[in-house]
Amino acid sequence: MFIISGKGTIIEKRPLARKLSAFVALSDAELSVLERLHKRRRTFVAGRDLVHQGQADQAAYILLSGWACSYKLLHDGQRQIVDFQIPGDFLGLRSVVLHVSDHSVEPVTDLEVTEVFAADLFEAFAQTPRLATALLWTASRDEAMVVEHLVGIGRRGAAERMAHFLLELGNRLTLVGLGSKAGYDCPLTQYLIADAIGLSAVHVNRVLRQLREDGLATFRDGHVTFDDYDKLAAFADFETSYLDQLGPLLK
Amino acid sequence: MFIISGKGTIIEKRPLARKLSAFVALSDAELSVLERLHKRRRTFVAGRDLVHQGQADQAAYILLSGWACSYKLLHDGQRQIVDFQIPGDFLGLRSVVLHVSDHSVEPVTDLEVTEVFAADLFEAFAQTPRLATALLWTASRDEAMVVEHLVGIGRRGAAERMAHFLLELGNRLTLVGLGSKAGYDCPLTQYLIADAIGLSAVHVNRVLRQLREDGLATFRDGHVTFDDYDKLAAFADFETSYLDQLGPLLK
DNA sequence: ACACCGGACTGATCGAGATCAGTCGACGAC
DNA sequence: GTCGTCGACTGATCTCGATCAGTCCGGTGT
Repeated sequence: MFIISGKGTIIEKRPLARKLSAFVALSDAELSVLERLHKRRRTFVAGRDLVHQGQADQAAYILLSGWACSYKLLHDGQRQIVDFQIPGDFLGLRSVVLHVSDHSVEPVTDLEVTEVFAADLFEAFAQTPRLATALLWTASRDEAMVVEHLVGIGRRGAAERMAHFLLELGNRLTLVGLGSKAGYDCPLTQYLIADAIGLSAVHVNRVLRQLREDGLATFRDGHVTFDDYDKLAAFADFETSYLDQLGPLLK
Repeated sequence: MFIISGKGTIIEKRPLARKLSAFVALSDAELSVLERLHKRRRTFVAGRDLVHQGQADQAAYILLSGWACSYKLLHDGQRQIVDFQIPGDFLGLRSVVLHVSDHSVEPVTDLEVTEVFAADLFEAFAQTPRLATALLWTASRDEAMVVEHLVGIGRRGAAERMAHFLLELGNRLTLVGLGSKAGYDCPLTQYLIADAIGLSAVHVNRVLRQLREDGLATFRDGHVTFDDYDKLAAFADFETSYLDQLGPLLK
C-alpha cells in the first residue's frame, strides 16, 4: 500500500480527482484541499439504502468504489431510477441544499464512500473558489444528464434508449478509468436497467437480445461489450457534447 | 409609472424577488443587489428562439413577464420540452456554467426579460453570499422538478401525468401571484403540452376531455380551472414537498 | 365574401411495449 | 442432496397511446 504523496498518485486513487482533472488542471494546493475532504471513510452493503426519500440529512457522500442508484418511489410501489452513480460521483448533493431528500439512494454493490458534511464542503469552497466552480460544473453536468435521460424516456424507442443508456455509462466509466470503447464491467441486473429506462424487465431482455443479434452490443455475465461502437452510437443518436463539455471558467 | 423605492414595491414588481421571498427573508441590501441585476431590459417575440442548442453563450435571462419553454431536438425532428418557464424563472443558467447550451429556449408568448451576464452574476454573489445560496437553492429546485418530470414520463399514465403537470404549474404560478387553487391563465397550446409530457397532441386532447368529464380540471380558452383540487391532487399523487421545501441555509 | 390557417376536437386502426405465466440454470442455506 | 431464491430468458395476449385522416370554428388577410 502506498502513501499518497504526489499529484499523480492522488489522481490515480481518487476517481473524483481523476474526473475533475479531465476538465481542469487542478493545482497541487487544490488537489490537497480536495484530498482533505476524504476524512471520514465509510462502507455500505448492497441493498440497504444510504438516503431515504423524505429524510432530513446533512451529509453528502463521494463514491470511491462500487455502484449506487438514486430513485423515487411512487404511491403504487413503482419506482423510477433517476440515475446510477459510479466512482467519482457525488451522492445526495441536492439533498444537502434542499435540506430534505426528494429521492432515495441505494447501493447496487457494496460501496466505499467518504462522508462529507455540508460545513466542510463550504469551507473547502471558501479556500479554493476554483474547486467550488469545478463542483458547480459537475452538478450542471449531472443535471444535463438527467435532462438527456428525460428526452430518452419521452421520445426514444426502447432499443435506442437502451443503446443510449449503455453508451452514456460507458462514457462516464471511461472517464474514471473503468471502461473503454470496447466495453466495461457492469453489475446492474436487467431489473435495475428496466427501472431506469422505463421499461419492463421482460422488455429489457428482448431489447438486449435485439442489440446482440444486430451485432451492436452484448450485455452478459456482468459485462457490456460494444460489438460495433460506431454503429451503436449512430443507432442511438448518441451526442457526447453534454458529457464532455469544458466549463468556460475552468480553462 | 412608479419609481421603485421600497422593499414592498420591489417584491411586487419582481417575480424573482417574490419567489425568493417566499423562502428567505431577504434584507433590503440583498434586495437591492438583486434589483441592480435588472439593468438590461430586453423583449422577445413569441416563436423566435432565445437560445439555440449548441450555441455558445455568455448571458442568462431572468423572466419578467410571459412564458417560455426549454426543449431538446432529436435527429428525427421530434422534440421534448424539458420545462416551461414562467415569470421569476431563470433562462439558460446551465448554459452559462457549461459554456455551450445543451438545449434551446423558445418564447411561448412575447417576453420581457432582463439579461444578466455571467460576470455580473458572480459579482453579485461575491457581494452577498446569501443571494448566491438562494440561487443555488433555485437551481436545485429546478433540478428536482426535472427529476419529478422524469418520474412522470417514466412511470405515470397519461391522465395522471397531465393532472400532475397542471398542478405543478399551478403551484409555481401561485408562488409568483399568477394563480390560485381555483386555477390560472395558461397560454399553452395542446401541442406544446404534448411535447412536454411525452404524448401526442391527439391524446392530450382526449385526456383533457377525460379530466373535464370526471370533474377534476378544465382547460379551455387559455384558462385552467381546478374543478376539484383535492380530488385532482389525490388522482395525480401530487406531492408538493419537492416544490416548497426551504433551504436549510436560508432560515 | 372568400380563401387560408392554426388550434381544438374526434373516430378508426395500428403497434410498441406491458403483463401474465411460465422455464431454466446458478448458487447459497440447511 | 434438495429446497428456495434470484436473475436471465421466452411465448401469448392485452392495452395504452400513436397515427391516420379527417371536421369544425374563429381569426386574418385580400
